[in-house]
Amino acid sequence: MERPLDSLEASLAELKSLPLFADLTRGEMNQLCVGARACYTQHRETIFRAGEDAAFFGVVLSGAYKLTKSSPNGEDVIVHFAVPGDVIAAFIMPLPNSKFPITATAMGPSRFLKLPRENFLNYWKPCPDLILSIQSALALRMQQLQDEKMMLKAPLAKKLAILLISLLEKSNASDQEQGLIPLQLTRKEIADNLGASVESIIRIMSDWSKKGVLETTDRQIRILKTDKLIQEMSVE
Amino acid sequence: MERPLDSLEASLAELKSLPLFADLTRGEMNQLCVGARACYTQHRETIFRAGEDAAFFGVVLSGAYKLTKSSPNGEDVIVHFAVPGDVIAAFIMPLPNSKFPITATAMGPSRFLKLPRENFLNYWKPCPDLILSIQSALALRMQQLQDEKMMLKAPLAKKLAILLISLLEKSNASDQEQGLIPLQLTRKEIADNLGASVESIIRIMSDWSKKGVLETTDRQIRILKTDKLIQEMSVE
DNA sequence: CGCCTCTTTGAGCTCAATCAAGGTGTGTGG
DNA sequence: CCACACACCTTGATTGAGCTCAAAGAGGCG
Repeated sequence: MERPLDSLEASLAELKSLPLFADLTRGEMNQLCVGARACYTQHRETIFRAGEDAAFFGVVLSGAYKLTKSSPNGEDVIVHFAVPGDVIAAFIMPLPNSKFPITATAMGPSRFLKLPRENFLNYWKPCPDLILSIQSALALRMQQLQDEKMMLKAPLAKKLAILLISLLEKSNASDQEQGLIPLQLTRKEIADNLGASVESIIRIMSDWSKKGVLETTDRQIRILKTDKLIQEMSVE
Repeated sequence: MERPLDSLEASLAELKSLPLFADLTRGEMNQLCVGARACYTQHRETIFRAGEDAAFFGVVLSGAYKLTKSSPNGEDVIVHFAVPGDVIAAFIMPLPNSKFPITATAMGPSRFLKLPRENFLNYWKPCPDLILSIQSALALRMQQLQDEKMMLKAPLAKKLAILLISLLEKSNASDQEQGLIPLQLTRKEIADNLGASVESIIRIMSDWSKKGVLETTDRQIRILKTDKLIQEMSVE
């Protein structure tokens, strides 16, 4: 699950290519990433669980992770889909003796750069620009949550359309061109993210499939008629 | 609406009493608050509207503000109830040419300390501890949003119980003792916060009134049987 | 006094949940 | 290699929580 340092070199190079770290020098990077570990996870493997001591944070390198929370009565809710470049759990590093509030589970084989909590407090904290970049990311995620809350009363089809479009926007340019959603998603996962039941999601999506709005091959969703979806979003 | 500097002295003293600023010296405080204005708002008056240029941020001094977002179809959703000590809009200061994503409206006469955006970028940013305190506040608010999302499938009565209890926890000790919720809330506002309809909220609350769980006098809600509500929360 | 905001109650309807049942593909242990 | 479990997908029938609509009373205010 955790690989030796030789692969770390490559991982750091990957980090360098992220906008978050673009402005940093090699030396600064090394400092920030002291004690880092590249972490390889299989499908459905977790990197941490809700309630565990938050001893580290990190960055998604490849693949994807779902961040989930389970309600007292066993319902699982997906709070966020983390894609490459996303910083995870950095927000709770400043909180005293914090626990992870969520569980992070790999969706397909994925890689994660794991950084010790001390790094954040000792090396990341004194970099105002870095911290504010992270804060910006947090602010965006928060705005997304707020937007979702705003859509609370919208019909399920609309919520689903919004979700798909916003996921599509995370694709790289060429995939986006082809309407490919950059995530392997099960209907259950979509349902868990929208707070809906699997059946309802299936009904809406198979309806769209029949109408040629989208198609699914092995959990890979391709949107064929983006305009139809956008239209769906503005209905009522 | 905006008062001269003489009242500023008093406002700064109020700030000093907040945990966020407890560790700062007098001089630091003055620096951070250069150009600040104490801002007095009437009931239903806004301090800023969604879409306006985010030229300032600030701290709630007294009263309360509701932070709202309106969906394309005219639905208003209350994203957060801001109470004294809450920092507003600091999160979006680092974002380049940002607009306010929400509207802040006074609930009853309230006061707000308005700080120019430049202060954040010039004076607040270089203070790691201060920035991280703000980030912690942001993280908590985010966790609250996540918790709400988790409760998406819960029955409305449960969501309402959770809201009331969490608001009650914001009271000062003596008010909490008496079950007083530190906010003047209309049923509509509760509905807008939970994404429900006014009628549904009324039905649940008048039911609870009849059972003696709570009572309302002129928008002031008093919880009589906290245990009943907590019980309500755990009902599937 | 008319206007506005807020509250209340009742009736009917609808969207999406639940329940039930069956189908497919994949991994796994006997 | 088979069977069995498990995760996922699908469809239909039924149900109910909460929405909408409608109508009306109760302050507060210019």
